[in-house]
Amino acid sequence: MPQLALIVEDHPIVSNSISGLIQSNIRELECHAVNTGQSGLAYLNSHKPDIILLDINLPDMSGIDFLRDASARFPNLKVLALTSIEQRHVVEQMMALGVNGFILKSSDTEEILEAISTVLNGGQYFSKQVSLILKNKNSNQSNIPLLTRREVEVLRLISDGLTNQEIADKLFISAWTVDSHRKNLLVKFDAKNTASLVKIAASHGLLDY
Amino acid sequence: MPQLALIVEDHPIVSNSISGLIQSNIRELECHAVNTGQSGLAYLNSHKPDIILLDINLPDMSGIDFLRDASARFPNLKVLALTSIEQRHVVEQMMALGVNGFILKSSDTEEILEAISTVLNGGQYFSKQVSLILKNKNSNQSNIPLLTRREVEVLRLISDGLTNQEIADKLFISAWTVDSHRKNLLVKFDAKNTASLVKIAASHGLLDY
DNA sequence: AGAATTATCCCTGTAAAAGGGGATTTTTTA
DNA sequence: TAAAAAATCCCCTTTTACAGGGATAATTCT
Repeated sequence: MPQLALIVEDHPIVSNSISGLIQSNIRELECHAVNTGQSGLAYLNSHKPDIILLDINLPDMSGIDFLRDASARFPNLKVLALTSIEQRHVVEQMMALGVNGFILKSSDTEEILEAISTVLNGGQYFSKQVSLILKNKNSNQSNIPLLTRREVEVLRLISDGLTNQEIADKLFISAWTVDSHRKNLLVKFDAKNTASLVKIAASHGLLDY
Repeated sequence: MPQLALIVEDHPIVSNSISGLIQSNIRELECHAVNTGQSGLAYLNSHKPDIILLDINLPDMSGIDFLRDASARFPNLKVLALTSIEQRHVVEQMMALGVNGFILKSSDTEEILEAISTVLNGGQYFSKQVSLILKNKNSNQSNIPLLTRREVEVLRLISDGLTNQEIADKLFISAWTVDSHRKNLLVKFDAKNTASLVKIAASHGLLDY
């Protein structure tokens, strides 16, 4: 009996290409493509795909949100993540959510087919570039510093351009306190000033935008 | 006699998909795909394609540089630009360099085929979203402000935590000048202070990290 | 319950940025 | 080549951040 693949990807060119690839190379696998996260989640309820090819950059929701939602309902889902940009924190978050494989859109067709087969057979596949990213995490100076809730809160408000006094008013605390948090953030991130603090925080994916 | 299309695109998935599309829908058009700007320029010398499908985000050079170089040597080249992100100033620059059409990678297959045929027959094709961008040039919501080279340079140094004086020393200019650039950056990004400036710049992918 | 961490508040300087003005020269573009 | 844009330099005032201490209350964790 044929297996079923769900492609969640908003670029028709890409999803067409992948389903074409699958149809002409993996006979026993049927394909269904959707172009939004919402319709992907809906499809999960009516059908039960054996594998999901998930684009990380969806128009309506992030791949991370999709995965969180999907794997909450179907814990042993097989997911192969597709990405065009290599951002450490995104890859790490996806890994933490238990994706079974990771390939880049710049991968060649052989690699994509291999990744699909591997994941479908219960294995894991990570493209070289992605493995490199994960390796360099260790050698990469310091990981993300461990912040307290309050520090994250203050950090976000700082990056939104609020002054110590404005943050103080918003959080109903004294400006001295905000200044303390700010200083601790500078130390934890080994940042010279607010500018480098915000840049480093952004590079770690700590800021929403 | 068959016509020839050159696809300059570093994502094999995308170029495969497009050449597949062409082969099964436009019989009289042959395809050749390259994955770097350099090899694309080299191909131009040995062959004479009737149309170029050009990705704007190439690994080795920008689509703008490619186009400048290519159209200097072959003035009446037909070029259909492909882009995944809609950035006003990029679109405008490409327009100024005389591309014959503009489509997004999120376009559906019908639109892509229509665009190819139109351009091949001497017409121009601009996808709806691109037309919208050009119309809405006043309302700049999701558009990145147009920065000068110097401003980008100063912006990056600011985000690395350098002070005006340090930047001045590095660029061999006065700190007053750096301050001017900084003020212009704040205005262009509509940022309250350095912190929000860096955050916004990061959100637009203007910072390397 | 005790220890460790977190959150809070306080002071004094100095350095830097932000806000408000200018102006001139150099480079790019039409 | 003329006009426009970019890059450069200048001054003054006020606000904010940064560096350097220090201390106590409130949580969390073991």
